[in-house]
Amino acid sequence: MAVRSEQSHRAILEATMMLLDERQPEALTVQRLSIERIAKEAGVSKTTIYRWWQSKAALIIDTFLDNHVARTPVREDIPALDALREHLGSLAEIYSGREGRLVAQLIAECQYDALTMNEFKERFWLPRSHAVNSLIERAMDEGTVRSDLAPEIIAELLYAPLYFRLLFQIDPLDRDIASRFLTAGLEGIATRAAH
Amino acid sequence: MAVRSEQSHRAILEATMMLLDERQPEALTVQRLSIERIAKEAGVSKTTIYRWWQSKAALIIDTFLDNHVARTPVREDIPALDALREHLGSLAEIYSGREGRLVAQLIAECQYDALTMNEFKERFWLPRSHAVNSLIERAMDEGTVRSDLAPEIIAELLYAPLYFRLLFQIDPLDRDIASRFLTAGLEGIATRAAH
Amino acid sequence: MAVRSEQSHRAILEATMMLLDERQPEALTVQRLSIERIAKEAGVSKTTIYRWWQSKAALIIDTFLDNHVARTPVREDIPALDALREHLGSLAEIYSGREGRLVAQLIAECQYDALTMNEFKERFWLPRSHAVNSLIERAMDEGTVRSDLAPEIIAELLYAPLYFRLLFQIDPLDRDIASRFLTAGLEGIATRAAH
Amino acid sequence: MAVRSEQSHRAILEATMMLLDERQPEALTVQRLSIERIAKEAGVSKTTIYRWWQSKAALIIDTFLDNHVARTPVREDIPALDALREHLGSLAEIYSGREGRLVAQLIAECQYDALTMNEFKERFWLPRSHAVNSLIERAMDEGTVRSDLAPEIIAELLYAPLYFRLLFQIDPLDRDIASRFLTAGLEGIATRAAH
DNA sequence: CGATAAACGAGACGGTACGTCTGGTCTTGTG
DNA sequence: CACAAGACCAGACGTACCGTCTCGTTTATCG
Repeated sequence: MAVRSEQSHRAILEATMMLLDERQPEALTVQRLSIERIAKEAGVSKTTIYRWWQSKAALIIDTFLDNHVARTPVREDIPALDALREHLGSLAEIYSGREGRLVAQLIAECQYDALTMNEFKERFWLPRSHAVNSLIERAMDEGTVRSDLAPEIIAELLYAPLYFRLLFQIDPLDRDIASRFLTAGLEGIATRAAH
Repeated sequence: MAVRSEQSHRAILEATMMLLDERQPEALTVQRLSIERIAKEAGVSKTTIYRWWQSKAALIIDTFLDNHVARTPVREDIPALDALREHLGSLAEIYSGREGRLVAQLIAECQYDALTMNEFKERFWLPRSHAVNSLIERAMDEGTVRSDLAPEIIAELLYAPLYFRLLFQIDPLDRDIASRFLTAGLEGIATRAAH
Repeated sequence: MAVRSEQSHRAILEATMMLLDERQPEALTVQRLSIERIAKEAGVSKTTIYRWWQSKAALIIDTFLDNHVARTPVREDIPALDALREHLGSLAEIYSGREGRLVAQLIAECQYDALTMNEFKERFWLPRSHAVNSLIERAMDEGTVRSDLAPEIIAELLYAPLYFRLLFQIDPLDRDIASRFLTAGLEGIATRAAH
Repeated sequence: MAVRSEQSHRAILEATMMLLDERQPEALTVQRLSIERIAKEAGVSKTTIYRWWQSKAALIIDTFLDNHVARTPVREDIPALDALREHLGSLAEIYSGREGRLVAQLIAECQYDALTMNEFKERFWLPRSHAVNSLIERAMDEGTVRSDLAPEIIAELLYAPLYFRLLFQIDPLDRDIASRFLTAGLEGIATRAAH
């Protein structure tokens, strides 16, 4: 009996997002964000948070997924290569803002704790990975992508530069650069003569 | 006048490395490593550490560089493409062990603090980046790499998968996979017909 | 409709006594004993406890009276002074064990809350007090105790040393010391010449 | 090096006394008084309190002794019996007010923890006990008190009624009742014929 | 004998406080 | 005057209970 209070649940997720929102004055990083602060902000007791989330990172993954409404869809009505370009472009766009900072900090948290890494991979990376692998397989079927490489390798090769930019913050992320990375990856960077 | 005690300096760096060494029982992550603990281990007062390092991350970067003796050399006596393959391979090898974990955690720290990010990029990334850019330019001169792309873009494209694996820990890093990523990057993943 | 569950009632009293029983390993004091713990131990919900007892102390008084079977009788078949000696002796004996610790802790609880004090006095002290006052009045009638002092004053004078020992735990309580206190109180501690 | 801050020390003692002072609105009992609250009131961190006091009770004993300036002196310039009457009277007077409530609550705390009991006896009861035993021995020398009873027994007999009233709060404490208890104790409550 | 209202177990909830820990600053000698 | 030693304020940690509050689920009369 006694069932979870949906009201508290929502208040917690919203307070968390609010505190992490960099558009706020004095925005917090995931590291500086404390359960204590979330509880106070949400008008909820710490117990309630600890009851439902095992760690701060688990809560933040939930918050992220909860707010990740503007997804990066994988279109099925256009050629796979075009869908890939569209998908990478929208990902770059999304990651260029506060959601990007959040993902970067989530990845950072994963470096400190194996359980967080696990949860992150299962709930965030795997679903996306599956969608992308399917897309690449479709491209192979359509004959636009080499089928002598594992789709996973191809996925990593194409996605890695976006995460590299996200985490190293050397140059900005946008649709254009995502597109250029894709083109370079498709064509290869060797001169023709080198083959 | 009294000048910086070299003895304390070394003791601090060594204590830091020792505490982070995963071969120790109860190895610490960068996050769990505390200044307090380092001070105790080094037989030094906290004041002394705070006097010379602005943040925990700055100290850890120093520690890392201090210990990063077995570097990944960029050979000049062989074709640039071979040197590139060698370099990426040795990087993958090094990053597959505890030094990899440390770099990953340093990158994580950077997500929380702009100053740390700055210091990391200037002291760690830039020197490596310069070496690699030169190498790519040499490859262009040698006619093995396309010269219609910026060297920085190419560098990102080739290095990103290694860091992706380092940070996502999906599959292991080794010389072989590094080599395969390089080959795929060079050849391109599109079918010839797609061009 | 629906009437108090005698089963729950008993389970609560027994769980309480069990948790307070110092013969148990990890015996609890009244202070450390929590309603939560009693509920779990009794297999009862907290609500049920709160429904029937206004405070922890009220429950403990009930528990105490429930278990206080081996009472200290006031005999009527012997001279009042002998009955008094017998009564004080058996009280000392009982208070020297775990029941004494419990009474001491009940008295402690009373120092923090006027309602507890009230309940304690009404249910524990008053009945005993009445019996003792009657006994002292009988002694007066029998001509063995001065009748120029209020019986209440005499009662306090004779009982106080037992409670003093119970609460200060300086020296142990037993029949012998109770008897010596009574004798001293009866005879007075002044030399005859001082009168 | 690094030495205790006398300023913090005083602030803590004063905050504690202030919070326990029943002349304040919303006075606290020892039980309800929290370290957290004291720290806030004193403008001090909890760490500082925990550094110097092992338990709440230890702090409160310190606070009590610190404030117990208006002591109950044992006069030496008058007959021992008069000094005894004076001493018991002033004790009763003091215990009738807020200091009495504090002592009562300290005694209550002792019922829950052996270490507190120890500290209380050593720092509070023993010094007083010594003074009183000397006084009783003086009375014996002066020939006003029987010397066939141990001074400790006599001390308990005379002091117990005051503590009994303090803890049971049946009737008020004052100089007069203290004096009457003393007289009754000296004379004995038995009729002369009973001897 | 079936309706109904209470008592019940379960346990979530907002709170308070616990005692511990670390961060970063400040103070006090020592060499 | 750099240093060790370590006290200090600040505040988060995760836990234990508090007393209140739904929730269904017995259960025992009463209409």
